[in-house]
Amino acid sequence: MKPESLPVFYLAGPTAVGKSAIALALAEQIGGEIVSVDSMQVYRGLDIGTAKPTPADRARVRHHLIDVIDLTSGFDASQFVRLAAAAVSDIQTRGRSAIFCGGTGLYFKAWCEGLHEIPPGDPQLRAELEATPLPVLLDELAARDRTTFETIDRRNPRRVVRAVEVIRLTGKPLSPQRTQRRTGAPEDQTGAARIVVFRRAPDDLRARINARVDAMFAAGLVEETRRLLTAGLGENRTAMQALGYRQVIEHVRGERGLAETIALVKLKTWQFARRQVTWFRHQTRTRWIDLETPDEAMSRVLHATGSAFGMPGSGWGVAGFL
RNA sequence: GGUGGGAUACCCAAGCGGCCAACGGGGGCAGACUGUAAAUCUGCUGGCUUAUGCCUACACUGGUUCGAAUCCAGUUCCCACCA
Repeated sequence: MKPESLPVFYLAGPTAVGKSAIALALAEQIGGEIVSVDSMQVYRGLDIGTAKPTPADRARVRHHLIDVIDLTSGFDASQFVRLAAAAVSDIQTRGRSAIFCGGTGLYFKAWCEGLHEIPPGDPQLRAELEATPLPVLLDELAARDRTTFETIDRRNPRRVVRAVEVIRLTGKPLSPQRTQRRTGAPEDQTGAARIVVFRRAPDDLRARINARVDAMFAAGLVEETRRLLTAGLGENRTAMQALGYRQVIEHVRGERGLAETIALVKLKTWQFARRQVTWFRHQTRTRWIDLETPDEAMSRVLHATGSAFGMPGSGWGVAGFL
């Protein structure tokens, strides 16, 4: 089979639905490799709190985009797209299928729909803009790019900062730059990407999240965080906001007790899972698969998917075969 | 047993005669999102044939008043101190 015709799979869903286990099983059955779509697993060192695949898992199936950058570096959707493109061609050269699996909606979208030709964030400029009062930034935006000013979420500092940042960096208004698509996003051309999103009943998902968080603390999340803090975690804008680490940092500083922190992490993780579902529900083309409470449901899904993979031309998602 | 403080919507908490279905925060629900996204931001959150309307509501009972979550009396429960 020609590399380009090898199927690519997209598996998504909220944290702790069980997507990784399915991706792993799928990869083994079809001889595929996994491309992690996770904004935090890219960081070296963020292991326990990101539920990173274990060394054993990684020995079973080759994983990409995990541990690719240092704790002291920044990361963004554009870098994800670039690295994912390299990973996919690498995988296909080997005659294998790429299985994208993760929960970062923006990265899925950036990959499937492409990004615009605009410059990356500039740490120094960004710091300056973030220190500027929002009304001042809005004035500048209104003066230099009326269209963006009118369409942007003016109450969200992040959006405003980025818009002004691009305008200053390029010396041009942002709106025209946002009309052109970046080429090179593989799915941009085909438009065929259809993301399979796994979901579970709320009570079920919540129980799984709670169990996972308990397991993380039992596995030494607090110790890992302490270690990472001496390695620069506190200085990393992105990694420091990771669920679990963020709350544990506060705990380590003495702001909160352990039991309370564990409960908080469970809650924040649950809220995050809800946001993920909202994102996939509205922002991407998706097929949904329910994973019910009993374990039999999972194996049923596995069997149903597994039996289809021998089929030629098996396509752009798992769901089509269920 | 005595004295003082307190009981407000799912939780915390403001209000202390009308502008109160009741500030604020949390939680919940819904939503936005194109280079920080496990981030950031928004709306709604007593009930009702969704209305410048009605009903039910601020521990309970009764009272004062044109009018009470707000004042008075009694009751119950909580907390603190004294015995």
